[in-house]
Amino acid sequence: MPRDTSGPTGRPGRRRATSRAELEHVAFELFAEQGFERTTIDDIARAASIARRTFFHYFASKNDVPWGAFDEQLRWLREELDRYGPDVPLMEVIRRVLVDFNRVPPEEAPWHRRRMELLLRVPALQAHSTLRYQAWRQVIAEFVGRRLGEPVDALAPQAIAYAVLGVALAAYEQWLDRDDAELVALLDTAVRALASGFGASTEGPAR
Amino acid sequence: MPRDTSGPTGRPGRRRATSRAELEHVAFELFAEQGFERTTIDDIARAASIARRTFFHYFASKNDVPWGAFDEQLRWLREELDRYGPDVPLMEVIRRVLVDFNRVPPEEAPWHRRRMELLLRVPALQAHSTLRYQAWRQVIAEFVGRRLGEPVDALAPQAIAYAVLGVALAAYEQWLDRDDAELVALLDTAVRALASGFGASTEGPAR
DNA sequence: AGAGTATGTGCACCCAGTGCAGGAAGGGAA
DNA sequence: TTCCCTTCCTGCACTGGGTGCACATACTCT
Repeated sequence: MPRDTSGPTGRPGRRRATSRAELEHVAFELFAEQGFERTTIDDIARAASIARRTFFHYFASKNDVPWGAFDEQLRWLREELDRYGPDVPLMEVIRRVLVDFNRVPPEEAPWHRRRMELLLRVPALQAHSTLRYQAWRQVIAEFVGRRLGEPVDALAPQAIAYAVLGVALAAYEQWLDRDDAELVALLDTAVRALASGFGASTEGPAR
Repeated sequence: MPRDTSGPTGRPGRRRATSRAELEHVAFELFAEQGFERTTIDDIARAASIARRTFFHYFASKNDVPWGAFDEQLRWLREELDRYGPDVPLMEVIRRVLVDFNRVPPEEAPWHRRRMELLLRVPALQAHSTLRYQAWRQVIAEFVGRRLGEPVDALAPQAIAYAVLGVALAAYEQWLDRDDAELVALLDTAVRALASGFGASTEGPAR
């Protein structure tokens, strides 16, 4: 019983009965009520008044639901990295862009937090995230590769991309653990630490 | 039709019909023949002459098969980290241990390579690996936490653990890509780069 | 011959995900 | 209006991973 997403669309063909965003919304409500794992795709489909099979026209898997419009964000990330000239040091570009990338408007903050809580705390999603992070790392690695004049798949670009992702995740986990913490400040600190080789203070007995 | 793993065991109860190691071996053969995804648990069980249900007494999931005796390796890793006194700089301890950790005897090299090819190239395993890496990171984070006098779950220990894991994975991927490369050399290079904040050369316009 | 214990196995499920065939809803042209 | 084309929705049957449970099977020890 598809709701009428009415009004002429200008395009031929049957109108969509719902949207990714709406499905995501419905699903998040269920996740909040009963948890991610205990929510079946049947539950979501029923709550959204679509057929189970139709769910898979909107999302490739249940694990993809919390990712929203991730692809768009990747485009944004790439453009933002390109905006800096070669006068700004490599790691500083990454730090600035990463911080800007994660500046969310206050009214979206609770929503963003729930999303990240799912992605970083539900085992099935932690696991699946790895596959999404690949694309994210690729964007970083391409940027670093251009900067260093090395192929994207060389050791340095890949290692830096992996390391940046790593410290970013550590910062995110801190943010989820302590609600007093500022996400952008944590990210800034983490990337700075990385760029400094984790500080002279970590470097031995010297004092 | 359990084969007779004969001889008195000294313990009460029915004797095991097989072992994790043997199952792993059988499974690897099938993975090599037809690929990981196209190999069902039924296939493995049949090839090992056990019941499908029994497979799950040996492995929690199909994804766990390629991990072998990972828990033992973690113990080894922890002990090795503890072996160094506070006179050796933090990142140097990590680098040395990581390198030693991945020194595999030549006769086991091809086996190890197949294992890592599975873990790092099969999407389902890439995803699942994240969950295993958590324990690995935890070992590193505990070491760093002790060294820095910070809680394990503070930002610095977690960030360093994430970053080390990251560059190690980058090194591993290089090793899989190019068969001329030495794994330990790649790991050494990667961790050194990390400890130096990825080098002055990456640090800007100076030239 | 039991008693107690560890292990193997069959069965009935649940759930995610896929391939396919067909139906329903819309636009545009004849 | 009618017919065609396109796009989307849906039901069905099926595969495969994973679980809970009851019970059978071997084995040791007394």
